[in-house]
Amino acid sequence: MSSEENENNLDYYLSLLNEEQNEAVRHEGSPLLILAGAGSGKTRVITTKIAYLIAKKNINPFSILAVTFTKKAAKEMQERAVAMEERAANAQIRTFHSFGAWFLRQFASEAGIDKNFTVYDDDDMITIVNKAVPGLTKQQASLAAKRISLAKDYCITPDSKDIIEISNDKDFPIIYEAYQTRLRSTGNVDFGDLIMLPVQVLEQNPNVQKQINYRFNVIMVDEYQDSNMAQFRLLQALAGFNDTPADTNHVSISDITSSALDESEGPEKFSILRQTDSSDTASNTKHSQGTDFEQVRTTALKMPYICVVGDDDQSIYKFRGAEVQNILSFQKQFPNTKLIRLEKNYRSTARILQVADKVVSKNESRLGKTLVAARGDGKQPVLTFLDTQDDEAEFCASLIKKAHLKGVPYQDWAILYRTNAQSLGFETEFLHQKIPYTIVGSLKFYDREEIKDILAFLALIANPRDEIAFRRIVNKPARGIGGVAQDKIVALALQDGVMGSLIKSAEKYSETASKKAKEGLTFFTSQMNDYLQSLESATGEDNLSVFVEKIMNSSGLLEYHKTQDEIADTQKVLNLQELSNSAVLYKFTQEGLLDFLDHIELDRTLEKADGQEEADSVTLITLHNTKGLEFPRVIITGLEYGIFPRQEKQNAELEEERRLFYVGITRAKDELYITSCAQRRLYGHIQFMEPSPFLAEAGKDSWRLLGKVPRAFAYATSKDGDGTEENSSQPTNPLFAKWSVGTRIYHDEFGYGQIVRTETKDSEFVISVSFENSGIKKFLPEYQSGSLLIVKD
DNA sequence: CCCGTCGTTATTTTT
DNA sequence: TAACGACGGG
Repeated sequence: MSSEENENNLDYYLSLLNEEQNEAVRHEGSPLLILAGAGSGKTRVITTKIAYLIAKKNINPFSILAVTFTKKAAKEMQERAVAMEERAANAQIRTFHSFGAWFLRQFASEAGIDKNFTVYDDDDMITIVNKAVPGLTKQQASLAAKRISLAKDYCITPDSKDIIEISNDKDFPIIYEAYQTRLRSTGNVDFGDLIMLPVQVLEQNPNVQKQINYRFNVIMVDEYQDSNMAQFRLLQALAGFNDTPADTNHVSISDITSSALDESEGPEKFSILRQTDSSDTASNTKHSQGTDFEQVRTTALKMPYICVVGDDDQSIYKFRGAEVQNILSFQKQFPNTKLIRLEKNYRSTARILQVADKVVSKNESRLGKTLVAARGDGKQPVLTFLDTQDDEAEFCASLIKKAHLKGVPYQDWAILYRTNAQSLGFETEFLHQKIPYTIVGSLKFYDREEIKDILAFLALIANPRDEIAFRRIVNKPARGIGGVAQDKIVALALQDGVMGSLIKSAEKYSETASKKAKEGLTFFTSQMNDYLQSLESATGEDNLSVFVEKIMNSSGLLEYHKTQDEIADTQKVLNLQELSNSAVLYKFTQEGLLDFLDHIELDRTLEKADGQEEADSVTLITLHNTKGLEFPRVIITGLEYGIFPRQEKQNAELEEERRLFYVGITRAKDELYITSCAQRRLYGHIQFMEPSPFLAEAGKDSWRLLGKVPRAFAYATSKDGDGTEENSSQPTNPLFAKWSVGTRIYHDEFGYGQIVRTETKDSEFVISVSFENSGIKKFLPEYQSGSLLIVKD
């Protein structure tokens, strides 16, 4: 296609956009924040914008960087942009982490890592903590690993004073430091490093930053509300907005000569640079935030254009380090930001959106927007109250079955729940009723033992310093090389803090080892050397699955897992086969191997082989996993206080739960069903449940009600018809209220009374109520199913 | 080294 | 309740 055709072609795509979308696509000259409500066509806007910049604005596709959070989103974005404009294939459209990996492969030495690094996952992190700090219990190690991850999400190093924000345990910095040392000795990285190391490299190497700033003229970020601090800083550095400490003696003169300024001395140099810089790009002035920092742009040529897209109402990953603050304060961080709201929703019918809007509007910290339905009213969302979780599963099954008889395919349905454990009841019921289902996300393909084994072989071949991979496979299947021998081999390889080849070290050790260990090691090392050699001499004519097969067969692992399959009735061999299949796409070369490992580590969902279409089935999925998805019919289950929201959630965390509900609701295109049970088996006990306060927040009139309406719901929605109270971010469920002495109470059986005492006994909260006619009674409010109410004046 | 039993513990997890 | 990990006997 000629570029002229492309241009005409693009006019067609532009004509499909609504006014705001169009404005967002065409905007230029200052940072842009697009607040895109659920289903408002944000992907369309980003992709069209990429195509538009290339076709209409002559932007070199190589200079466009678009980052997303999931591989799936990146892939979709790329495909859709390329469909509009072929040259978009040359744009960098990646996940944050794959961008980090790409970056680190180029600047490995600056980052202090091996250029053949592989990425350690969370389990590997725990193993490293264990090795770095012996004597920790498994629990302590995994807690430490979790905190290290979180620290890295915030770019906090072991010696940072901010470390107490992560943990005030005085041992934590020591553990973190030891972990880092151990990790660095392997030459590999963890997930957090994929963001934090590029930030450090960029911030500490003006030359590198200059190079990168020069490379990327346009930077776009999708799902910006889920970015963490580290990602924010990466973005700043990429956009050239980052702060460099005033003590910038590492900034050499040559680094800033491109600014065409005189080489005057002292801090004024920077302020002049800053001034000149900002006057050159009038709209992109960076204001000075602190007294201790000077802003230095190392390239004074031109500011990259930055555009982020997100929805503060869909921020649901705080627990993993995501900072809603990033999107809430974007306009402050990037002055002169243009804000465009996309509020027209093309996905859901109006009645569904109304529920979503009512619920989320209870949140206080939000930028605020109101979704406008582009479609008709549609069906009234159905809220069903059931007795037990078994009834709930049965109800869902019968809904789906009835619809199926009328020709609605199973795949139109999704069952959403808060926790993975909730899937069990549905599985049992569906199995029983022969309803096909697919569970999304619970057991990750690449987390399976057999898969990790083969990947460990590949990782060790790629990087013979990979201690974790080495330990995983050196004695699998068992060949007499126990933990002690492994420690000695690692110690032997570790010279002056630098890890050498573990294979060489294993060879060396085998000379002095016992007979059994010697035999085992000889087998292992000769196999490894054979693999290394065949990789070295590989021409790239074969694909990587040839190599994977070779390893599986000759290492004894296939045999080992075959035996396991027979014993435990598992499908490990089948999974291995699948892994081998997925390697077909990669070349049998060193580069192909690294590529393969990167793709696997950075996308933990198995890529479906072509032609292997998903059968018609119901989707069972956690609410978190639904982001970005849509289904014609959605059932959100377990809307009970304690489950959703979880009991301990308050304030900001409660708001996040509410957003999660919002995300769930807005997945539905045509029909929305909500279920809530009066009792539920939890941890082996039957517990009586209250309806989720979120239900009342939507108002009684939003729902078509089925089943026994619990008193708490009726009460909460009776006040003013729709459960709305002025300036109330407080949940309306009485359970959320403060049970304090003096509060007036109404009880089904005992009538009116007043709280005379509150206490916590055996970690249960107990209240004593003096009733007008029945004397004093004690209650556990937590377990009162709607029979105990606070009387409001 | 493997397997059974007992005890412990129960969110969400794009990468 | 159930699932998983730790531990000890064969």
